[in-house]
Amino acid sequence: MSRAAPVFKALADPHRREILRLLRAGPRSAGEVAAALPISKATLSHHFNLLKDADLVRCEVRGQARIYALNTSVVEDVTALLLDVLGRAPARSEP
Amino acid sequence: MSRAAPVFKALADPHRREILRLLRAGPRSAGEVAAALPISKATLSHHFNLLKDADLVRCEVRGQARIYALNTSVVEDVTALLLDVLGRAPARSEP
DNA sequence: CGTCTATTTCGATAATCTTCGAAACATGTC
DNA sequence: GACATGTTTCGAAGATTATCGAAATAGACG
Repeated sequence: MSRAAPVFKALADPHRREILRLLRAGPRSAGEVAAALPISKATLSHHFNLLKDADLVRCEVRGQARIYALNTSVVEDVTALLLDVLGRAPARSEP
Repeated sequence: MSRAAPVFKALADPHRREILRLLRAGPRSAGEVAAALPISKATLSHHFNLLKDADLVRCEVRGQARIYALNTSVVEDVTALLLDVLGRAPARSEP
């Protein structure tokens, strides 16, 4: 199971949540995502790094572009993390 | 539906997640929670405020103590927020 | 009322986070 | 190789956050 801290940290920023919503519609290049958000490419790249660290997105190099995509196995993982915090099963500590 | 920002912000801090895990076992006074965490009562009070703003916990005054409890309707709400970001059906929790 | 206990609020500090422009890096094309 | 395009990394500024001790508030009780 993924570590909780990077995931919750990644979800804490509204721009990063917007990026994830965009990627739901399908993979996008960094430039395409940048065009849809009111932030610089440098800032966007920083957000992508955090999302990658949390394993929420995957990156694939294609030509001179980088294509980002939602990590498909992520929903079940994050739901499990959520249940670890809010659910009724016995508590487990996080790393 | 609850606003997403305060909820995700509240979940971003490990101490706050630990507080929520503690409250899963049942309501606790602020002092009881403070005794279980390595932070000052002032800091804990600050965390409780954020958790209340996010509607993740409820507070009830009993005598001179304040009893905090998990907001029971919270799991479904937060799961909905998560789906708004990640967009797929969740794994069902145990009844 | 005075005091004790439980908790919050205040004020300040340190750490973390977001953000940007500029420079560096990578990759494709001529 | 030279150049253009897409993206990342660097370095720094500004905002937000976590944290604490001290002071303030709230309720119980003699």
